[in-house]
Amino acid sequence: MNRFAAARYSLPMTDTATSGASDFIRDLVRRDLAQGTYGGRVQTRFPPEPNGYLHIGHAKAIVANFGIAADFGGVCNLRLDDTNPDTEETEYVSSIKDDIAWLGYHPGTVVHASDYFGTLYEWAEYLIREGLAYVDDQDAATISEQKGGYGRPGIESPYRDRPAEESLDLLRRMRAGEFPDGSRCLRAKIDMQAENMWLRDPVMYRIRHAEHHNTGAEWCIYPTYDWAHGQSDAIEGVTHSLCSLEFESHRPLYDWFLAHLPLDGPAPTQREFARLELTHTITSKRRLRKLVEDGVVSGWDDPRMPTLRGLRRRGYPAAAIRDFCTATGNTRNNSVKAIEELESYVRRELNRTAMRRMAVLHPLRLTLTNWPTDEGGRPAVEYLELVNNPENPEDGSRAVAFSGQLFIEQDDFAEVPPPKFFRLSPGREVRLRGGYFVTCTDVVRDADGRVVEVLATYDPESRGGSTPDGRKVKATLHWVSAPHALDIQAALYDRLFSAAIPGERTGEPLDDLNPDSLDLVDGVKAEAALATAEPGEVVQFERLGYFARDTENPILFHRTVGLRDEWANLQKRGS
RNA sequence: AGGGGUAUGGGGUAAUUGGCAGCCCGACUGAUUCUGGUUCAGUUAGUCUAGGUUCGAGUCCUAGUACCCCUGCCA
Repeated sequence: MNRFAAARYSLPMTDTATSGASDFIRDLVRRDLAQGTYGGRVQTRFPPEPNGYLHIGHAKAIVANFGIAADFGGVCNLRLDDTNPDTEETEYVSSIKDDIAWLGYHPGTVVHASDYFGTLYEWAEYLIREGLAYVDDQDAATISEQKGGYGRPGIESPYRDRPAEESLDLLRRMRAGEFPDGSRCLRAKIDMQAENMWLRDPVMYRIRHAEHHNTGAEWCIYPTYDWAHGQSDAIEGVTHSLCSLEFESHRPLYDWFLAHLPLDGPAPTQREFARLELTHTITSKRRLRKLVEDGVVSGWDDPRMPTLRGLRRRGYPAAAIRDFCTATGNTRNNSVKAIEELESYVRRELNRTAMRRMAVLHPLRLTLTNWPTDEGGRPAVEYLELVNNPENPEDGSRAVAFSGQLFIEQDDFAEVPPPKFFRLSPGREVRLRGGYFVTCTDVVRDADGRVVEVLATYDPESRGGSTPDGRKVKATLHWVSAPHALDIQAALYDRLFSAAIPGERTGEPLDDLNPDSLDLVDGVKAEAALATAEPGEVVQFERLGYFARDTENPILFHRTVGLRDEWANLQKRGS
């Protein structure tokens, strides 16, 4: 163990730990454990570059790395892969830490690739002395040209065989800042004829006179990804270095560097697995940034964004994201998951945990013509006891005001009921949830003939939702008492991209932006209990879906996801 | 064109390593239900193609096909 290897601690148990789930990576880890390859240790790392916000795709990598470490009693570090001073910012570092914590994971330690710049530099000099690296005085275009192509050999640099002493001197002067950006670089001396392009003398150091968010002005040469990554893994004591499929061709280089360095222990093992792709979703940082900059969305935490911050604001529970990623598993198949499946995990979690409340999105007045008045001649008010969550009796109940002046959902009334519509219509009796049976007797119209109010009588015997004669109704409607209603705002969301695979037609995902992805509904009528919902809390508006109270604006509720809706499906099929 | 990789119901993912193709999501049917929710029962549908080895092939062999990745001093 070295100074970067974190002490053991207990990670949250994941589903895979208890279910004994398996995948090709876990099989490999199990094998290494059995063979004692790493002395019985397992250590992973999550290595984002701090140049943007984490998104749903990162969640899969987080769940895999932290999950595998947890399954085998190991640790997972957070490593900020900050080898490129041009693109990285401290702002992102804190958001990354915050998002990982929100997802429910705790890094063994938080480290930076830049913490190892010193060691990396010493190792670079070592490779030069070993005759395995050299300073090249050519510019990037020339080097690129000499690289050759697929099926064509490369050309060796004229500086390839210069004496080690000369390269050493040049590297030191590069470090000292004697040369301008791009004028020289350090290259590994491997094989310009290699079929694998990454083995054709890859660049290890480039000159960049730039301020680094972590090391400031200390360095003006920076290691490339390939020169930094495996070495960082080795320094930290990582045993299994998991990354996405596109790094597979880098693996021989990853192994080459480690094989030629004076390491204390066995070299870490790189393995690649498929990224998570979701329908109706993009994860390209460049394009997500454009959405923010163009004002298409309100920010990186807009509830329509696939960022972890966006999903969080939308009301997605971390547990749902974890379960979804776990269920997806780790494979080497490039695939696209249906976003509907993520949503089903969200519903499953929220169904267990969310308090039930009543709110009417598109209010229609319902007046009970036989509702009594109290002793003072004012319309009577009753308080009904409604269950907070039928899935969890321990959540108790609450008192909800009921009166003769109500709001119901416009969709819950039809003057001429279509086939299979069994909500309210003239002459029909329905139940008001937790309240009374009511029968529609008449409607009130405006000048244009539109129904603006529904008149009904209630059955006093049916208080609480059932009658002594045990008669049944086909529908139960949600409602809000008009004099007691809270006015709130609901943000209803549709897919940000209308195409399942954005960009499939034109090649440009942004061409498939859905112009109607946000439907902000004002004048939503809600029961009083909503006033005490916590910022960020997700509740179920009965029959409408799950809604998250905004963390800034107390009257704004974001629809996390709708309920499964067979009636909507029926109508869709009918049309 | 050279190298590397991947193909299992509509989507995703398993298969004790040659032995009954299972699970999740979706869709559909029914039951239960004071949410057209939940829950329960059931139905639907699959091994990329063509050959071969074998008592037996998703798994092994041969030849194809499709898709993904690789010529940054990005990660």
